[in-house]
Amino acid sequence: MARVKADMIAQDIATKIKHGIYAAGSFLPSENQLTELYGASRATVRKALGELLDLGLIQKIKGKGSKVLRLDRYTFPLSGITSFAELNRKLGMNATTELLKFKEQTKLPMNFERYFEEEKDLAGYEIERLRVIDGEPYVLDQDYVLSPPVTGLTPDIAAKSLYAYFEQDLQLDISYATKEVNVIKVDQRIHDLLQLDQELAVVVISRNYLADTTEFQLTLSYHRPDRFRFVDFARRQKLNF
Amino acid sequence: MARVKADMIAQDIATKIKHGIYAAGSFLPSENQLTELYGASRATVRKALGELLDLGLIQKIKGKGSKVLRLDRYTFPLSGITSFAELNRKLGMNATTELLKFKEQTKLPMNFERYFEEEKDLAGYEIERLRVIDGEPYVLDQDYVLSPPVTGLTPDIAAKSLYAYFEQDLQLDISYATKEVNVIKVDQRIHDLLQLDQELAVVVISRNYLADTTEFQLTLSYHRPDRFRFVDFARRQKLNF
DNA sequence: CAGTGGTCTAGACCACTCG
DNA sequence: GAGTGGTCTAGACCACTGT
Repeated sequence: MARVKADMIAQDIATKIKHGIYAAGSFLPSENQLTELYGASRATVRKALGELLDLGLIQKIKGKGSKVLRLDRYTFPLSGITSFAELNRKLGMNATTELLKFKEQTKLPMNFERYFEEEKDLAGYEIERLRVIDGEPYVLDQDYVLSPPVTGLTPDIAAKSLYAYFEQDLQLDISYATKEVNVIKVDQRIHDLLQLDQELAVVVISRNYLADTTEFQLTLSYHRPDRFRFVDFARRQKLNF
Repeated sequence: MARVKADMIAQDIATKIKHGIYAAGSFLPSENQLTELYGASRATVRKALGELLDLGLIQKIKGKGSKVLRLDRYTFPLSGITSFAELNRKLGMNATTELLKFKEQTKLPMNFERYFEEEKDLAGYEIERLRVIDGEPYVLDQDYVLSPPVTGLTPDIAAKSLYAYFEQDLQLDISYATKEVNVIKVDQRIHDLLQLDQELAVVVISRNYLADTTEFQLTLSYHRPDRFRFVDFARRQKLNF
């Protein structure tokens, strides 16, 4: 997973934080000490610490050191680009996926048009899946997987994990995404599928891109409002745009 | 604003992207060219490009170059730690603020307890403000500003911009925040203030920290569902935690 | 004062892209 | 093969923190 030195250092420190070897509120060894510990240059150590900084695991304080931040499950971000299968495994949920639709298309289906106006004539796979946890519906995912670059998708793959197929089988380099969270009134079908007791649902609209800036997936995720939770860690921007 | 070389380079490139001098879809000058252009080392140039990468302004492609990403207002993130006054200025909104409450307290008010259990006995300022745009209520902000570290707050300051006071007058170094987005049923008072037509509202719960890891502000922001919009840019995590 | 993180430089080698 | 970004090193000076 972590093939470069800086990533391995970051991974090692992250694991030690997770296991309490570096306790919340305490300070990591100094950069010079880490330099010796890992046999790396200071720049490499600093790159590793930068990753932990971005994740919100540590805070660097000039003249003092790198302090380990407290993180309960209330503060650790669930954002970023994570697949449902990954979340399920990480959080140890008892989740299942119900494949409601799988269809090859030559252009964007109607329900996507409202949110993805510019990309009408793209071929792809239309997939709809209901995520169920402990017998209760949580999320309705509508995906439009663009082809190219994705080929060879089957209902079986869609029922398991798209991301595992993309990354491990197709060797696609999933890189970044833009997400937008809205609250909308849904139609009767989604209302029933999610067993809502009112007409509002949270919808997360995502555009997903590969490292070469190719768009490969559009997603609409409808969440039950009472179960929706989005956690984020943010640092104050210094850049004016 | 940008006092170090890398930040100045990042700022300069960001401005050129904004003004279309570096067009979306095109490539920036190579790192070696930027090195000459700005009279900086390659490491410094790379640090600047890293900031633009984090912001989602560019994507780096090995062997090719740094590609300028397209960004409409639909893709540019409004997240991060930004004050309402800053947003108002940036987006050119016709916004006003109505100060509903300003009170010094010795412990956490009731309405905060539900979300901030661990921090009961903290002295601070209880502030409530209604954000109005074009005569329509948008957001109800409930703030609890901790004292220490914040002192000397007045209703007048609270009606304008807390952040300007924190950073410019008190010279506080605002650094990071954890945020959680939920959808909840609100009471009659909030229902009326936001002029809701149903009982659900989006609430954003924030804990805000200084660079020395001191907590200085707790915030509950209640949004009208029909006007709530949260935009985010995310890169795929490589780190397992 | 010694130790810390913040910044910057100069140079090196690698893997990748493209003609 | 030339050019690109990715990684890493060694060394330097600074500003800030503590004693």
